[in-house]
Amino acid sequence: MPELPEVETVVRDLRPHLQHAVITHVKTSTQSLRRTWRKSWSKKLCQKQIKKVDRRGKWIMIELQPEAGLLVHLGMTGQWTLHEPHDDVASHTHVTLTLHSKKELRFRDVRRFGSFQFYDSYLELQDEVESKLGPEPDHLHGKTFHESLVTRHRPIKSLLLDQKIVAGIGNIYADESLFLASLHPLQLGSSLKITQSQRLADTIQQVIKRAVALRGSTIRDYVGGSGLQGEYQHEFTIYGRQGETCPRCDTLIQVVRVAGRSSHFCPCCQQLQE
DNA sequence: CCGACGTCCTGCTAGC
DNA sequence: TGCTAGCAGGACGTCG
Repeated sequence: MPELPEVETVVRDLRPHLQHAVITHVKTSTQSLRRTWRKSWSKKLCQKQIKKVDRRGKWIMIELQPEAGLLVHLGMTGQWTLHEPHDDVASHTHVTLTLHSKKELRFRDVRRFGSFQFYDSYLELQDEVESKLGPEPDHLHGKTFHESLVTRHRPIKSLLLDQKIVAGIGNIYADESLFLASLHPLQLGSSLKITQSQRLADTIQQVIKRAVALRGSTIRDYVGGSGLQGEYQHEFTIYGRQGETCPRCDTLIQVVRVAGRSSHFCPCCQQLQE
């Protein structure tokens, strides 16, 4: 489940291979992804050079020359890896971009929650992405973050998953951050004290930084752009540990459903406050 | 305007 | 042993 650290890893892995590469051929499967791939996109992509590969939140932004852009989301199970033409094509490969080097950039996505969107203008792509997202965890500012939490009458877990509050957090890193900040997932944003918001901002930054350093978390399908797995799953303190005991106080870890997502927490370290 | 919830999708697994 | 219901969750549309 690619969240910010996983998407960042994919981008870092692919960037040196994609920068300056020219797309010579595009092949797509008949099955549709979250957005349907328009035939015209394939034609427009051909003979374009990749100028830049960037990430914002969980979105991958590709700037092309002559001017155009390709926006990619990995969804739940999206994998984007580079292959030699003779490599076996894995099942659920939906998009293949052939580069002038003959290498193939293949997008595989079992559950097809991933999406592509082509833009004739890169500026338009950037505007679209910015309109969906709040600040990167790196740029979280305690006071502004607190303001965006305290004005919402929603559980903090739901707020962390909201890409407009902070970009790039998903279920894993939300649970890990809340545990380290000693906040119950159902705690209402409106009830937070400034010190709690600041502490949460700090833990989010720590968690994301460490996870990026370890190339993200592999728990099911995720692989980086080089095909390597992540390693952060070995450092999970709370996520996926239902039935085990809290690493801090030995209390049994519990799961509660918040915003339709299973939320792991320690009932002793993360007590619900008024 | 805001928040809650359903929808998409496939593969794995818990439980009968 | 074999079947199936339920779960995994990112973004977005819809509804109250």
